Amino acid sequence: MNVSHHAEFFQMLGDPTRLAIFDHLSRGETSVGELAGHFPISQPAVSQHLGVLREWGLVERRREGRNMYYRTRSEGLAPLIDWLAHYQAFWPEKLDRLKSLMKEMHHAPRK
Amino acid sequence: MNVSHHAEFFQMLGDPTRLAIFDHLSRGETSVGELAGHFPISQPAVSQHLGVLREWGLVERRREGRNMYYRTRSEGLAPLIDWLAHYQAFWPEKLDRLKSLMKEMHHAPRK
DNA sequence: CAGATATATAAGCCGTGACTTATATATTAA
DNA sequence: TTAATATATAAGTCACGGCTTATATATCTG
Repeated sequence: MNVSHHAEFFQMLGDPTRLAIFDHLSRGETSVGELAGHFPISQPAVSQHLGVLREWGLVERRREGRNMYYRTRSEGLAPLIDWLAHYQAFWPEKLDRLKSLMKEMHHAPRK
Repeated sequence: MNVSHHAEFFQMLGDPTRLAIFDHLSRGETSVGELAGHFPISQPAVSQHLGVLREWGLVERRREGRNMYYRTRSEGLAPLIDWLAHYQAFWPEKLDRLKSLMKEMHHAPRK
């Protein structure tokens, strides 16, 4: 449990634009240009956010001609899960709520 | 799923000192002065971090004479859990890993 | 009440990081 | 090869937030 490493991870997710980009990508693979069209910032700014997300293993990319297609990597969320699990160990009574919450999501219709 | 609200939450946890203070408190109720002794920053800085954590419902406090004792509120982590659960819905195959990880923690000796 | 102790709030400084524009690199098309 | 398109990198600007010191507030003690 390295606190400052986790803090960096949280900080990385702590930018609204970057988080929104990740959220968008979680709905499906997208090219940089298409992404840039969805946000009120320049293409270089989008590329910079993608670069950060990629450094942390939250996204990966694939070239197709001149386009780069980015997609999310669910394993990238492991630090978050680990961090949460750590505190769940201190508060076992909360574990059940989390479990049931996740079961709900699992059974809910996929949007 | 309000992205910018979640981003603010991540940003709030994204400071290493603030996260370390939360981590320390998760081990047990502590007074402000005692906390300040554990970190290389001034007492006002500690109070400011505690103020932010309190605004987000991650800690609560209780007065005892001149001292203020702070303790964590596990419910404060709900935004994080909700955010994760949202993505788990997109990646159900990852749900099992999380569950088993948490079960491990649950059975591991409490440190 | 006066002084000491514990914490909170105010004001100001300063580094970090998210953005911009300009430019470099890679790929395709003519 | 030259031009056009898609993305990445570089350099510079600026706002935000975490820190400091100074001071206000609350509680206890003599």
